[in-house]
Amino acid sequence: MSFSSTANQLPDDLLRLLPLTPAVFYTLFSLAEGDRHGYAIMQQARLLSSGSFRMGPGTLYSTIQRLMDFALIEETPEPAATQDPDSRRRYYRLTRNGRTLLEHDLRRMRSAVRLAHDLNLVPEN
Amino acid sequence: MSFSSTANQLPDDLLRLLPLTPAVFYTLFSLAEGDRHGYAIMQQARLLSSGSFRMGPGTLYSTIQRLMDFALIEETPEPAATQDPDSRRRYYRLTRNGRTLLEHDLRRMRSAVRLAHDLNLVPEN
DNA sequence: GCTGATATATCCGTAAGAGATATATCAGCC
DNA sequence: GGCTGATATATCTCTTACGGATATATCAGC
Repeated sequence: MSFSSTANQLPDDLLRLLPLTPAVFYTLFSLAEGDRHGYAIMQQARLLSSGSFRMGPGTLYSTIQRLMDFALIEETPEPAATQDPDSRRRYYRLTRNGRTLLEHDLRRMRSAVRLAHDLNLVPEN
Repeated sequence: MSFSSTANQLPDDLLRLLPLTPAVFYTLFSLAEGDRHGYAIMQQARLLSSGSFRMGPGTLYSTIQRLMDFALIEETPEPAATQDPDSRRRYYRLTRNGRTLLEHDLRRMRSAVRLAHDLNLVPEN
């Protein structure tokens, strides 16, 4: 069993983003499932967090811009599979570094959850 | 098997803190293991995050003050078990609400990690 | 007494977040 | 066609949280 990235090296300025803020984490996480446009990222982030994280347009588009500046995401043409194209939509996808950074943070979270479990802080299921 | 808090209700102003920022999360998490003083929280946060989160004094003490204002932590007398007492130290402990809020966020993180695993985003171990 | 780690505290510049507003497009309905 | 409401992006500003520097003092070891 092999995985896409193993102990991948990231430049220091990207590692300094760890731990990811909720806005950055859920934006990258949403795009890990597939390419999306901004508004869909906002909706998916809410879904992925079971409603606990609600991103407004201010946070959404400023976060997208910041992630673009760091080359963690990039704009991509409208997917061909799109049924009902909407001319307004701008689609984004994870870059290699974006995926690697997300994986870093997920390992950090998994480690925390496991420690918490040992401390009996969260129910079994 | 029973747990300390099950689906505990928290006031809206506390639920609005979710998802917790890294500084708040690791501060509460450090105190979930036992009562600590400020400087020890800082060190423990670094340990618990495997070094990825380094909290400076500015963030540390402003976070402590904020958590006190929300009554998520409270000051507590020096533990009797302390071997080498240091007059400067100020100890803190989790309140009931602090623990409940931390559990909320841990469930959110666990849910994210599980989804990520299904997407093959993190290695098995 | 000197040094360096420990410990708390405060200040201030910066970055991120949150909400409001604006504008336009699209779908459904009457 | 015209109305409505959800969709979609964009920008602006206020506020908050973060981060680093500085300050002061205590403690342990040499």
